[in-house]
Amino acid sequence: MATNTEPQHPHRAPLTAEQVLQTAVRLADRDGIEAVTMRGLAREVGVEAMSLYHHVANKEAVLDGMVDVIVSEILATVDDIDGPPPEEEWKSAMRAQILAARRVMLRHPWAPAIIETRSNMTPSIIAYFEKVLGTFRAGGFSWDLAHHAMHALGSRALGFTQELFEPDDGGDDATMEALTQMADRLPNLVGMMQEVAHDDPDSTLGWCDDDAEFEFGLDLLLDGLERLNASS
Amino acid sequence: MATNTEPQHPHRAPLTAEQVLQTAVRLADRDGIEAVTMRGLAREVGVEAMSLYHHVANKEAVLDGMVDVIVSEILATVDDIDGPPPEEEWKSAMRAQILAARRVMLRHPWAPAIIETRSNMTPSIIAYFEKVLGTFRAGGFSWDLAHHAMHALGSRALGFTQELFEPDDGGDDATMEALTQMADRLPNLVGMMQEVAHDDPDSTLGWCDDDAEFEFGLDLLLDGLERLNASS
DNA sequence: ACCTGAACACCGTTCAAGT
DNA sequence: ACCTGAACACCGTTCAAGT
Repeated sequence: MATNTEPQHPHRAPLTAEQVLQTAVRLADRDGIEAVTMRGLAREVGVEAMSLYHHVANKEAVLDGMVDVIVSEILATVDDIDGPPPEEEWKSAMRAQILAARRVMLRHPWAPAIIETRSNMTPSIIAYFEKVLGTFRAGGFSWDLAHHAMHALGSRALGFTQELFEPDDGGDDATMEALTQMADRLPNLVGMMQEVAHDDPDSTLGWCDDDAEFEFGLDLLLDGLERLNASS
Repeated sequence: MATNTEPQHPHRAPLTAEQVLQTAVRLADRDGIEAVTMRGLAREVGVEAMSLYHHVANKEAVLDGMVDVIVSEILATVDDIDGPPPEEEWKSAMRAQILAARRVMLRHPWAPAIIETRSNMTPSIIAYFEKVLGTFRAGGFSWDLAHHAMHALGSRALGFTQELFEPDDGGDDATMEALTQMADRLPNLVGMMQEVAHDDPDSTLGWCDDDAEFEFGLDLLLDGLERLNASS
């Protein structure tokens, strides 16, 4: 056979939706979510942009699928936890599950923002919520309290809270200086920053330990839920 | 003077950034945030798209400014509340402030998503946080506890929580049916839906009262913070 | 000082055509 | 069945030019 006229796609296994989504996640992890365009994703997959539409309906479907990949990873991780059975210690079981979910999320920093723009329930998200609900129920929660609990946790159940301000963004010094200049008009903010930063002198504005704050809020909610569950 | 050759912009007061931002908010309220493009906003303002750049740096600055308009509205609303002084009843004062903020947010449904994509602190957001912090301090919170409290509230301080799934989206029946078909694999989700929906028979999936759930989560946090504050 | 039109470099997506 | 190239209707933004 003529060696120079070989087709550009020699007997390559045809693309699957699964491959496209896995590649999209990898691309977002590596280059950020803004790199995930149909054209950019196609290049990464090794195909023309328009070929993607043969495997996914449109870009929304790509984002839905990426969320599904992440939540599936969370589900697999959570299933691997061997802790106390939730029937005996629902609270520590729940805590361990959610912190495991958080560890997955931290590996995919783009995921929270994308999840929050989804309105479609994906199968894996449904499965995850089923599991969380099951843990509450194993702990003796009424349907009603379990329902409230799901709402109260919100995205925290998936291991993240939306930080209103990027903790370690650039411009810390500038922001710090601007705040200090307004100190007389912002006594509480400045007071808090000085006081809390004092405990950790080698930080400027980076005095927020995201993980610790996440656990603080989580425990506040879990403790409150425990109390409501006990008194019902 | 020749009536036919009048300039297209007769002695019109020159555009200001304030007008551009106010118009952007009105446009988002009316047509949704996706209608706020530079071209669309310019049309609404009555000018060519490129003229906007004389008053705002770029689109990011427009979004920053829109957030500032909303938070300023919240600040004004919160300042109008006459409740108990926070020194005596910090919890009900805080509760009233946050629920007032929520009422503003509900009038601008696009705002939460935009706020969550901002990483810049705007002056009005700083001022609002200063006020919330002040309420905690008036209630006797240590700097440390007040700091944790701000993180625990997160975006709830501004009156919203990100709902993971649109409550009253279309396709309720379809989703409901799909869930019922998977009932054996989703005992907890289906059980909860049947139980909770039972209390409010004329709803299908619309059994989540967003406002009530917001208050439930808020009170859970405030009660927990009160307990921590008392025991310190 | 303020506004404009044309243009550029991107998007997501459609469609007719290739193998 | 799968992939492609050209094209369309949008974006945000730059730039030189108008008044």
